[in-house]
Amino acid sequence: MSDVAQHAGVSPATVSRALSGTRPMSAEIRSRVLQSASELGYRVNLVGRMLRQRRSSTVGLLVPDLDNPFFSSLAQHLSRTFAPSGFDLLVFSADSDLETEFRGVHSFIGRQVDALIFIPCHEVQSERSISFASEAVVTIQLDRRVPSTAAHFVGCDNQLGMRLIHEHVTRTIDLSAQPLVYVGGDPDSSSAHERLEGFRRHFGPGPEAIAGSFDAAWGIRAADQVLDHGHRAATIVAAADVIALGVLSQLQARGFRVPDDFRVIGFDGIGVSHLAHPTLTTVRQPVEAMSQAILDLVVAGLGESASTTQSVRLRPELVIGDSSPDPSHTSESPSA
Amino acid sequence: MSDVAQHAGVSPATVSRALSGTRPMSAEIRSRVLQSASELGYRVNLVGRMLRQRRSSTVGLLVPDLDNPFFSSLAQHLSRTFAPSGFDLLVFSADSDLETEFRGVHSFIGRQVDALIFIPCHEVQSERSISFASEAVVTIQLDRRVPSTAAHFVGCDNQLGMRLIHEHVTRTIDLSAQPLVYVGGDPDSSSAHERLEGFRRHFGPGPEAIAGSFDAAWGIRAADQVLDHGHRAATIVAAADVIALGVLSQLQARGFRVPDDFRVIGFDGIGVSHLAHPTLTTVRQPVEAMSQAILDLVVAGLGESASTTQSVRLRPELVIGDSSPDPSHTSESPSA
DNA sequence: GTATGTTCGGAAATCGATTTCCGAATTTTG
DNA sequence: CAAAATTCGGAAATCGATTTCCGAACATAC
Repeated sequence: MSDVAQHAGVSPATVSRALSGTRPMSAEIRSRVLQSASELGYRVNLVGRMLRQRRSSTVGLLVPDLDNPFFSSLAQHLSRTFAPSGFDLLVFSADSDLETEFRGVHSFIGRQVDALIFIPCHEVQSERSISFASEAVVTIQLDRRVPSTAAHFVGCDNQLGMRLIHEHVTRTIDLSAQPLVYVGGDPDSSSAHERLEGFRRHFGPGPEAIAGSFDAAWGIRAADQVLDHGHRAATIVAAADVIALGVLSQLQARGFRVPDDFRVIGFDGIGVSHLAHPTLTTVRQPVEAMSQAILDLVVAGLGESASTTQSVRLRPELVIGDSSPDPSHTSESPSA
Repeated sequence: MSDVAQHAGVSPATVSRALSGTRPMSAEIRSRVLQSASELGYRVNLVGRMLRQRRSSTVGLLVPDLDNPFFSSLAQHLSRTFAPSGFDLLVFSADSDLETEFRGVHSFIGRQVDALIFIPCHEVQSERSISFASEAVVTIQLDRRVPSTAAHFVGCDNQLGMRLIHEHVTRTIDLSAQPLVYVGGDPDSSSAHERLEGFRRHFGPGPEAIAGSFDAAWGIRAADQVLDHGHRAATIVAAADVIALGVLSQLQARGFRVPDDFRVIGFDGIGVSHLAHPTLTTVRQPVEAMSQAILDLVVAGLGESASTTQSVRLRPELVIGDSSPDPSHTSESPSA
């Protein structure tokens, strides 16, 4: 920068002001500075700026796993939402590891991010990371939450999602004629808890529920379990689309038909759920609205530091695919 | 930091040395400093450090779109590979937009990343971003390349991939009995070019080839095109798994069977390709090896600045699924 | 014509660390 | 025991920007 100042015959202060437009100045000097800057190919060093301004125009996003399509789609939507805002959104993957997650928080805080968006790995053990983050910077938990902390939260209404599934199922399937099985997710995440709770609340304590993790491999094993239990027809509600896709895949690999023998219902509404065959019935999380809510929280959080902790629940929406009966036929389910 | 120094009764220089272990020092003072630091909850400010050291122990990854499963899986594997290396891997999505991509490069360079990993959006127009990046920092193009630049490149051998497909197809399908169609990707990317070229080289100029983009929506439209052309049986080779999944989905939605009527072959080996029904035959890119090669380049590039530009091509591998005939049966294809 | 404002560029402080250089204290050596 | 070498803590410079404070120049007011 001092090179530019020298080349333009002014002081560094003037260069800074000319480039940032902080203060009005004579048009002649300004253009001289801009000219020199572009001639010398000058680019501002953000590190110097961040140090002095003590902010970075940066928002960090910490996710457990970018290979999970729901998380990567959240990351993509957030990127798109933040792009016009003047903030840079930087993503760090914790690789589902608490140590790495903690490192990520430190890295972001040390970089002076203006806000941190955080999908915790673990319902209990991520508490240390979250609380460290939230006492340093505006912190927003996304999709999952650690109960004991004071950080903001944005997610979908999982109970409502389960109600939508319940309505759909009871409208189209005779539950007395065939079993219902719930294939849950990672028991260490709040969304898995909430969805299981929602399931119980609407379907009652009767149906069998098994827990695993949020990936397709678990869905495959779960399908095996169901079949090995002797079921030859059932309605399977999964806690996530990735699980449902695994279930769907394995049921068909073992020669069963969906939705004739089994019905499969997912949760999340990831992109590939429309590409499965049959297409997956699922509850779509309002990813765009969630991204927007987060941006709003970030902008608001920058203004007043002592605002109250917000919890935003957005309404999911039922997407009916071919993996469950079409309600417009108001059909009875064929028996097993 | 000066607070810590005061509390421990030493100078800031000593605090820095105690925390970083830059120089040997008396155990007594060291433990006193560490004690004070933890008592005061001191955390190093990375921005201050970066400014002084003129490096950041950070590597930037710039991707066009995190919603593309292949890119997000690359991002995840790179995260895992870099985690134990001492570098923080930060990801930025360009949202398939050249302006945003350019902003991302500036952002990373301004943050003094030690290296930049770059999946360009556009074969020609990303040149400006790449060359700007590569004259500031070690830059590695991944998966796609911009021909005219001097940045490193790591990718898979697309020609070999097409050869593997050709071998598989000729071994299992009688190409004289049914048409072969190539459903290409975004013509503005080098990988699409290389794959099309590989296809032509091995399958000759005869087969029809259509170009679109790297997403499932294009695969769906492409399947419609093929059907509207009157084909009722064909072998379809797609330039990417996401396209192939779209094709598969639409063929089945319109009542055709795979692999009985149509065969579908993809490219990339994304995770969900095993979950499709039927499972997708594809060419798997060696994502782990690619990540490792990149880490090696980064580490090497830090040592000697004037090393020659490297181009690393890694061998992909054929994964046979149920969307094409099983070669172990050495079957003839059923005719249309 | 002097007093009062206003404008606008520059000198210097600042952000938070690291690192060079220096000097005091201690140890080794002749 | 003096001289040389080694150790180790501290003062101060440094990284690259921004921003406060100051003062010169000029305009306006009375």
